[in-house]
Amino acid sequence: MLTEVITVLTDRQLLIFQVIVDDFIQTAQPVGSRTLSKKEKISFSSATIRNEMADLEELGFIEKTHTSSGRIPSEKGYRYYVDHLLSPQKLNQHDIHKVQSIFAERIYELEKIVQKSAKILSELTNYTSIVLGPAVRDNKLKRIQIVPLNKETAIAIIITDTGHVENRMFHLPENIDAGDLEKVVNILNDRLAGAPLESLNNKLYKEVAVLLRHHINNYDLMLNSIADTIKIPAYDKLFFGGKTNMLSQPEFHDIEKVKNLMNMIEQEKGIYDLLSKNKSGINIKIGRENNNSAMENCSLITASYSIGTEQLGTIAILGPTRMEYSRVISLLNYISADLSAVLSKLYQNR
Amino acid sequence: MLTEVITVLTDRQLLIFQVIVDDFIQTAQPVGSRTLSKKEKISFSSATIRNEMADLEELGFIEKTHTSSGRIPSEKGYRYYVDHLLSPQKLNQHDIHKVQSIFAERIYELEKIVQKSAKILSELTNYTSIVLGPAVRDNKLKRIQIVPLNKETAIAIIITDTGHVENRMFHLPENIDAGDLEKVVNILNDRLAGAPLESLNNKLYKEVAVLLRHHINNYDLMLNSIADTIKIPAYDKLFFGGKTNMLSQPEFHDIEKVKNLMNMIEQEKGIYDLLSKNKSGINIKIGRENNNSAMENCSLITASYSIGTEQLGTIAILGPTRMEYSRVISLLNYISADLSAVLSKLYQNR
DNA sequence: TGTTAGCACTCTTTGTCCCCGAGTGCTAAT
DNA sequence: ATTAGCACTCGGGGACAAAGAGTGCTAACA
Repeated sequence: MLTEVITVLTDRQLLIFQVIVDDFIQTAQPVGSRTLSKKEKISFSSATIRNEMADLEELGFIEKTHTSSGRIPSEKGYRYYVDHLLSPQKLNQHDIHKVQSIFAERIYELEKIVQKSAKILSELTNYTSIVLGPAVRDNKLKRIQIVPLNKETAIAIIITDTGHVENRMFHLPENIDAGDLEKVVNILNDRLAGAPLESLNNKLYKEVAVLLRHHINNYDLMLNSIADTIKIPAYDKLFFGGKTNMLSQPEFHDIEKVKNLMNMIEQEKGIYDLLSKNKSGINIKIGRENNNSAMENCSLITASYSIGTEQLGTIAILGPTRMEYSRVISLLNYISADLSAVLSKLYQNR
Repeated sequence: MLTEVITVLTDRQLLIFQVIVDDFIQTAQPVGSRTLSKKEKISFSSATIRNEMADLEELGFIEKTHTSSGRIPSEKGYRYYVDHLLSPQKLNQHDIHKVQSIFAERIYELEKIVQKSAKILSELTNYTSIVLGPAVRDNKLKRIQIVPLNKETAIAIIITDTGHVENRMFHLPENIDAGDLEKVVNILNDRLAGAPLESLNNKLYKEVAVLLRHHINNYDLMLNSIADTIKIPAYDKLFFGGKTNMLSQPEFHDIEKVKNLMNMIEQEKGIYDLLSKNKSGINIKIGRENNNSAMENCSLITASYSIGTEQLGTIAILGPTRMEYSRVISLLNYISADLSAVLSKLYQNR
């Protein structure tokens, strides 16, 4: 495919195309031949440009909004731009400074760092940022605690090796006393500590059930309560920054579009689907490539952050298809590397 | 003030005013004399109505959008309508059914119930619902746990008598061993269990500090970490339902207004201010009564929920000033009563 | 004296026409 | 191969008119 495209596009077409995309990304206005001919980089007449543009349109890289309008990049055009024409951009001092500020304070909680990353990222880009929090799925159990609140209810608390805490209330079987409960907790910790959360449910029924039976009555009801508590959250947590930034983009002057997009963002399920199926490194999905009608005029750029080779979560920018791809990619690369570094340091010896 | 108004408005003016408000709430269109004269309840001619409307306008209850338009209620008008003309509306079977569904499953977690209430409320009204979660400020400490994650960090967990769990990571002093940590935890629980969260900080430094000194070295660093962990969250948690519902209201076809409102909602601080300064029972703030520029065209109706006489939190509806006050008030009353009942039952013996 | 029919007036909305500007495609000249 | 030139297209904005909804006021009526 790459060779095919290269044989088809001349250098001049490439140049014109690039200038069109760059200009449109900046101004959000269709770009005409006269505007182009005035650019510094371009030394030929508007008529020549018109000819070239007609060819570029025929190839599907640019479109008109109406018969006699200037051109705008098509989705295929953006795809080509992103794949072949993107020159990595250096971050300026101000950007670097702001990113560093995420890690300035000594913070121990992963969630706080992640939340702050989302905030900074949206402030720097004026787009919406989304961070998929660290997966707890393959965390290992550090400790289970059960704290009775009164005769009927107790609260179960799970702590993982990364310091993630989950808790849930449950109903206590009747006639269970503090001693019984302590026994249960001891058994649970003996048997389950160190095991990945994923395997807990299985182990609980296969290994722990037998032991519990020997020590307490009504163990089955109790067991179910605990199993329910232990269940891993279906989705990892999402963090957002600049949810309303999209409202400032000219392509979202139409309330209907805003409603669609906002609804998807609020429901989180859709966002989760968009984010979770990405490979490591930078991923770019343009417009309909996202397979989501609410994303019609949007692009999503994702990057993963990790500890060593273990992918922890995803950090993403949601913007209009007319997005500053180069800048956003640089930023994501930079932040995800920093994030990975800091987290690795924090959890090297977990 | 009440007497003043009663002497000024005739029965007929009252009737006309009420019909204007009711009609405008339904249609969002200015109401003219011809439209009014056709209403069943109204038996006099459009000319008479025009005269009365001129008086009502002079009194400040209604306004024109331009010289020859129909009338819409003014903020003062809504205030009068809400204070004097509201007839409590009975909920229909469908509404009651949906509200009941909040409590259908046996749920133990307060947060889940509250979250679900917000969701149902927004679905029933098509406005935005906001629930200020139960205040943890005056919860009492049930238990403190400290779980070391590795040599350097540990996680402190606080459980309150209502089952609320807070946790925070902190840095361990060097050379502290498991035995020391256990001693610390025992001292903390001995001294602090049962105390209101508010008083913990004080007690920690006044009573516990002395004890810690006898048992472990480096107690001061440890103490600060714990104090930091114990700190009560500045704001109680907010839950939302139907954040995007406002986008469907005709008064929010203007992107600028949407942006203002959404920004305020996202920042939470503003919302918190709006909600927290309300008395128990139903409160209604109309438009500029909210003292918040983003709320220009919005009204906020709040209700409190409680256990016994102790006010726990606030449940609210944010809608356009042109809101179905009667219906919303009935719903809020109904839900807040149910919520109070269920929570009282759940925490009667905490 | 309170009510109402009637009328002149106002203002918004909608549609039409027209013109301007920006841009295109094509042709012919360079 | 490039470009100047020209006819053509389309969207946007202003001017204008007509329609519709509503008002205020006056004069007549019960």
